[in-house]
Amino acid sequence: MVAAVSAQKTPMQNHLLALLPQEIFERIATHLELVSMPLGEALYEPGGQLHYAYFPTTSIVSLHYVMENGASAEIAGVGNDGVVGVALFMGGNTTPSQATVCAGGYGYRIKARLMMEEFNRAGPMMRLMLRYTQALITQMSQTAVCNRHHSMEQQMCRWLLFTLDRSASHELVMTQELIAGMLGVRREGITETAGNLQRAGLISYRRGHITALDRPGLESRTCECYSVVKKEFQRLLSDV
Amino acid sequence: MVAAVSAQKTPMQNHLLALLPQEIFERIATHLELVSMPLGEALYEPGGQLHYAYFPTTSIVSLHYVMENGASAEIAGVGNDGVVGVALFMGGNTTPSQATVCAGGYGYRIKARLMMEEFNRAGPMMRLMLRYTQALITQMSQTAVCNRHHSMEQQMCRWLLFTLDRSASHELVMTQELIAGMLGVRREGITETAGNLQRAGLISYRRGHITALDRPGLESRTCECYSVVKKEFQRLLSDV
DNA sequence: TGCCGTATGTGCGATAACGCACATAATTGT
DNA sequence: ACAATTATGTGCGTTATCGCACATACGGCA
Repeated sequence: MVAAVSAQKTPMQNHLLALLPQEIFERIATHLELVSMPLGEALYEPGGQLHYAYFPTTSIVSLHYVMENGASAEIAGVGNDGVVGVALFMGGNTTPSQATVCAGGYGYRIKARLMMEEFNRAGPMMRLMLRYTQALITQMSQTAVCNRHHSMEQQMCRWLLFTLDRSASHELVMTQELIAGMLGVRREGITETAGNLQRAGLISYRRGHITALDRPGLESRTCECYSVVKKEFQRLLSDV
Repeated sequence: MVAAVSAQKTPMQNHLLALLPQEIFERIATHLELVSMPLGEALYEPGGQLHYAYFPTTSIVSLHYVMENGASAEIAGVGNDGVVGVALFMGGNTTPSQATVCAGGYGYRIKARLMMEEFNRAGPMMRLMLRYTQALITQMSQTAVCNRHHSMEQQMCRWLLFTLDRSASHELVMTQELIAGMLGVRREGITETAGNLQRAGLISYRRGHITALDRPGLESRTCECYSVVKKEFQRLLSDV
């Protein structure tokens, strides 16, 4: 049984890898290493060199910035729809932000040098990575706008929806404390908002778990930011 | 006299163009068209196709998102240190955000097709544009973080400092209303904050003009976001 | 089964920024 | 010189979120 589950794991679970032309996918696949990505693992630290690019399959990674006073805020999330480490091929090879796993799971990684070799062919891999980076830019932009103008409830709904999109099930294994850290708000604020959403029948939760009961309801309570980003990902990253 | 000033205009005033190897600069220069970029001009609308890439010299451009309800927020600014229209070479050729001139001046533009031709050589131009895009990503990220955690005064100081950096003089031609729009806050809030900064001797202003009197003072009142972004621009975009 | 660390619930007062309604002052154009 | 327009100043009640101090309750593990 364990072996059977294990056999289901494939790099194709990552949408970006799945979009590569077969020839390139096969060339790359040899170098893709399946890795477990447990909750809390740091994929890179601020200012640290990137040794790998990561393609999450069942895990979700948060790109965030930690301030001098310890407060933090998420800049963007990356799941099976993306790749962690765009600074690798954009140049500079590091960023002031950091990447940590916020939902444990699996993913594939490839050595920085091998990734660069394929990128530098200036073919489909490069074009795909650049389009993804453009989608990431939209996500970051919308995070900035959302942080400025929208309520905590709207932001929490947005965050839940994105995280659910990157998740196989309707249940997220996630504490309120962690969500608060991502959104850069107080834990108590999340407790209150989650209570409201549960009373409204949109979610249900127990210690460390959140289950979505009514996705359309969540969508109606979030801001336009969710659909703006979602549509942009579809536009930029549908195969053609 | 007018002719003499006009003769001083050169694409080299844009730091990115100045970083290009001479051979490429010369190839490009033929296609660079000097354009006046008056306050308020829209370089592109959300969802609209990009027909040119713009390299500001004395103008400053704001990338911002306008929400359904009309509220807006700046995502990043671009001056003589950058280029407007990265979506051109990243793929997709449009964005949900828009670009408008927030400080009138001049710049050079190049037709999208010609820009792509040079980019697609996958040489120094491509590498420079990607490094710039990485710097832009840092700026956007930090905007998101700053919007979340920092006070209006910190944010206004940050904005003034960036704008001064992209400006030849210590005086900005700029209304408080415009600054409020950039930061996505109330105009009255800017009036109050500007009053505080003036009383503290850091700036002085009159109807439509702001003069910086004490840069170190402004730097001491802003948040870490200013220096994080500034250092990242230096790291990524100093010639080597 | 019971204990203990961790997660969640709740109730304050404090505060920064908001929304609105104006008053005043500086330019522009005639 | 004057009116019209645009920019800035000010006051005041409202609100969302914060910061802190706890109370409570779940659930893994001895």
